[in-house]
Amino acid sequence: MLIGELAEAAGTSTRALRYYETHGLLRAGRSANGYRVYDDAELRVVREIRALLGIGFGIDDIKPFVACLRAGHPSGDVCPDSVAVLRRKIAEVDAGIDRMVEVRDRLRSQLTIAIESRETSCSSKTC
Amino acid sequence: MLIGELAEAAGTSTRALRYYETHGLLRAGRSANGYRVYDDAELRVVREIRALLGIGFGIDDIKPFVACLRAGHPSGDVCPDSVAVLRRKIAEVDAGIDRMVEVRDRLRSQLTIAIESRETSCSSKTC
DNA sequence: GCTTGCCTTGACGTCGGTGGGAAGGTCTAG
DNA sequence: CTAGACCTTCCCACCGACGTCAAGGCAAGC
Repeated sequence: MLIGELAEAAGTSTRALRYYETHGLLRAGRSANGYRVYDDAELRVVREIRALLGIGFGIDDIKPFVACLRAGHPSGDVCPDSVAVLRRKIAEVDAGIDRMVEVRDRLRSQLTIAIESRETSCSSKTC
Repeated sequence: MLIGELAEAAGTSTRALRYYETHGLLRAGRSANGYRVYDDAELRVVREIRALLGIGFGIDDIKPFVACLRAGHPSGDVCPDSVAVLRRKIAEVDAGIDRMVEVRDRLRSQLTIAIESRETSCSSKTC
């Protein structure tokens, strides 16, 4: 499988695949003319990478999952390192949610105050 | 007031103040030697900018609030444009929260599955 | 041989809010 | 006179996951 074929099969770009390779996520052999040649199993790897990226994982977070797949496990989630990353990510997302809720509440109260002061101060003024 | 004084009073850097100016948020006169000279009212403006930046607003989002302050309102929130931005931001944050909650729940179920399959498949294997 | 379409590496642009530093002018105190 | 503490403009670096050329090699059909 060449890089263009893998890219299309995985629904991404050749640029992204080369990027993953330079960051140690993808592996490719080389044909006589220097083209990258991919094993069929790499399609799974690319799908795992993109799924995790889509959730908000960074490249380094994804490495344990890829390693887990390469170790022969049907899912990248089951290895201890992957589980550790999952736990950490859940905590991060929880913290992010807390921050955003706090911001939202602050914005809401600010909006309420703004509307109230408009009603009281603008009823007879140009506002 | 010179830029260093304003920076210290507002708890930020001169670098940031120049950045705000190039993006149309801050106004400064110039003294004979070319130094920026700030009106006392600019301190309020800088505080408004930094408060909104801290909440996650972008430079463009902040412009209506600054304009509102300059129009003489005691708060930057009360003008129609500011209120519109507030509403939009609240919606954005709400959407962000929804996405993160979804991600968190997906991660949680993935974690549960991973732990379960480890328990069943690793009890007698090297895992 | 020529075109078309793959592939290669390499390097720069993106977005936003700065940090850092260069190279230089200015003001004040000792 | 000089030191140092301001100020000025300008430009590079950063983070992350790529997009987008550029310049060129290789394969296949006509």
